[in-house]
Amino acid sequence: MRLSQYFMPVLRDDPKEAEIASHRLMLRTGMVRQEAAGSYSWLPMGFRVLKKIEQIVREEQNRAGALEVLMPTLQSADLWRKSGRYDDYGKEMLRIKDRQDRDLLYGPTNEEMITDIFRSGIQSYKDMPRNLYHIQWKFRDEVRPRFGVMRGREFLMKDAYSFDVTREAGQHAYNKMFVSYLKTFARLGIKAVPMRADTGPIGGDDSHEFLVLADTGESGVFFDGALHDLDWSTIEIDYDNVEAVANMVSEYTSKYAATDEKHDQSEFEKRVPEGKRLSGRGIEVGHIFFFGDKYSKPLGCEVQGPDGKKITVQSGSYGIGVSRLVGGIIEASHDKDGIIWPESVAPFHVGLINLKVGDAEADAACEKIYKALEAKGVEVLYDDRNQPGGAKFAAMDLIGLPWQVIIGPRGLKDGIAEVKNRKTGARENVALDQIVGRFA
RNA sequence: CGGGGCGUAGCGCAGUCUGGUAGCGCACCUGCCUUGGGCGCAGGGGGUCGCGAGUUCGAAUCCCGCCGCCCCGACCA
Repeated sequence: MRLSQYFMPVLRDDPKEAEIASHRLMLRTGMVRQEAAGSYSWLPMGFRVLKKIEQIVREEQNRAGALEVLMPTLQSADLWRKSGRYDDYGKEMLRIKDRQDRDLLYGPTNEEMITDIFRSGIQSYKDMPRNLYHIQWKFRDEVRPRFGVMRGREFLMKDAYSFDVTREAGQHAYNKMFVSYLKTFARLGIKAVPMRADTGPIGGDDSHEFLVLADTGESGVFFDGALHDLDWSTIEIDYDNVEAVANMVSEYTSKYAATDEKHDQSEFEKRVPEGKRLSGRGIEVGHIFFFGDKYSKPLGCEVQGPDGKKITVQSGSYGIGVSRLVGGIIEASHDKDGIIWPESVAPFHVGLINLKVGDAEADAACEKIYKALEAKGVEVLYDDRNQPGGAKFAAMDLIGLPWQVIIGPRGLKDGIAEVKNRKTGARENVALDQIVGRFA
């Protein structure tokens, strides 16, 4: 993409309403635009990141055996009346009437609907287990939306729902999602620590939150430094191996880790040696629940078992805040100059800077490399605007692409360009004809 | 929902107390110059001052009502 033809409204000053880094940087880099309290338009740069995160989440859900569906944003109130949550959910649920005066709502979550879909789609225990998920916009009318996309009212969420015959099978479904979350967050370039969580109003038997460590997190967290020492990046697992999956879950859950609501200082001190006691703040980016029959019972979600008798299914639900992750990743990965994108979610892989637009030699060298990178499928953002070098460096650091290729008269004399790593700041001179090979 | 604050050009702000018909920086447009860390010179465009109703000869400014947004707290996938 040529920057001269892109839509990336970069702001030079910090917008006054943005207090925290991710919100400030997302607005400054033109990733999003606020439309109302807690509601954002996603502009090209932000949308690319959102889609990359979504795709990684999707791939890991699929790998763990979940099946993708898509449910509508608007739901009928009837389903919610049946589960008893229509009145319980309160003002956070956006209620709407259609022209026939029927009660609708903009879905804040989908337990009711998916349970109904599942029930009507299967008849026998032989059709289980199943795990269905979708990645869809939700709306929760938050009392106080804030922090940009981190606590918006409209947000993109992956929610999965498992259905099993027995409690043990349901536990395995829960464990599979647990492990898939570890893999997902590792691929996203962040460390999200699983912590035992309150089941809250959603209820249920077992629950874990996954929190990204960041100073601006909304929850205080206390955990065993040994969790940091585990290698998260290379998790290999056979999801059908019940024991292996369970072992991995217990490896991560045996260490002390708790949010401030669940924190027990004396237990913390008893279980974790002093030098390993870590505390800080975290952003919740995932939350998994095992329900048992809490939802399936009132909704009459039953199947016929081998003995001909009805069995109430065991269910769980598993959420990842996709749009929140955009902010969460920035919170965990930025410096004073701007964003530092992990390679897996960066909007572009390489930023190509032409330091002397209009100079025949510089233009030709940049064009050649730009076209070659594009031909190789390398995502490259070419800053071909006629602006002074300083402005280009500042902008490229701000948007935080992992690599910068800097081409100007000084290096061209010797047939070289500079390759800069945004994260480490390391610079390296590379021969022009070697550049493409570095990234392709 | 309690407390506090803000709304004037795309962004950041001054002007409001003390009423006189709107200004600064950046950005933008034209031309020249320049090009290795937000460059320089000259010229130029852009605002129903959040909305409505009042007071007044005259309202960004005073009065009344409303709307929107932000921050702290309570709450929260």
